[in-house]
Amino acid sequence: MKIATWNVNSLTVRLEHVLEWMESAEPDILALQEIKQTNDMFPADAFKEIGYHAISNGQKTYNGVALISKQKPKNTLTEFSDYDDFQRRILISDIGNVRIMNLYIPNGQSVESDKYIYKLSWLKALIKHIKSEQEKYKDIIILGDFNIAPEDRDVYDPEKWGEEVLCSPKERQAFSKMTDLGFVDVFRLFDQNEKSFSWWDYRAASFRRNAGVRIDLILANESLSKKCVKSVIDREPRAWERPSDHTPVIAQFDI
DNA sequence: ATGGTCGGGGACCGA
Repeated sequence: MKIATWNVNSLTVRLEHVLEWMESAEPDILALQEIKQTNDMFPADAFKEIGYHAISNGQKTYNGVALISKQKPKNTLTEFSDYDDFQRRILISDIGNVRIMNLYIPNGQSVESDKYIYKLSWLKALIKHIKSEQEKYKDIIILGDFNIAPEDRDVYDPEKWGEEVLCSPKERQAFSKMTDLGFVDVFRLFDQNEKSFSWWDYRAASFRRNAGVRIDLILANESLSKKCVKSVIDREPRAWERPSDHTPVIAQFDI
């Protein structure tokens, strides 16, 4: 089973990229973030035509997530219980025998910002929700745009980035809570190039200079992670005409 | 400095 995540920065603009990428990559499950469209604008038919089920949790202008899958998603959730959030950032479903949690974690803007407070409270609600999912499901994959660089090696210039947003201790502590719950960042199970990133700023020729960060992640519970046979970042779509600023991340499981 | 959205100019957001 091939599972992928991609922040597309507007599915309205990027639909052709997504369809073209899916044709060659042939994922079983694709989690999208920042679709930036309401559910009535979501192009479910375009995915249906190429043999996929497609569901979305969207809103106007910002945020929005979607799940595209060969198997039909079931028992879908679009909210954490006991956490009011008008921003559409989660889509959780059973696909096959796996609980899939597609996340668009808040960016936070800067550690001095109110948006950072929101990010930390959102992460707290997420940890609580993960625990409740673990009571019901054995195999869980948590994937998406985490807006957290787990380690210094996930940042092109960690000295310069310091403890700014994406790298601050409180964000990394929240990430550690997920690994403490038994989740494994499957990309790191394999030999990878130094400076492997999934996002590059549109500005200052960042992609050409490989000045990026790795914030798009795929986590699996420990027993499931043992069945992960491959995980790569596909840099190719980032080089296409009018790209998203993120590129797809893939994990292959022997299930 | 770049790109997307909404809207019809320029502010907000992204990481």
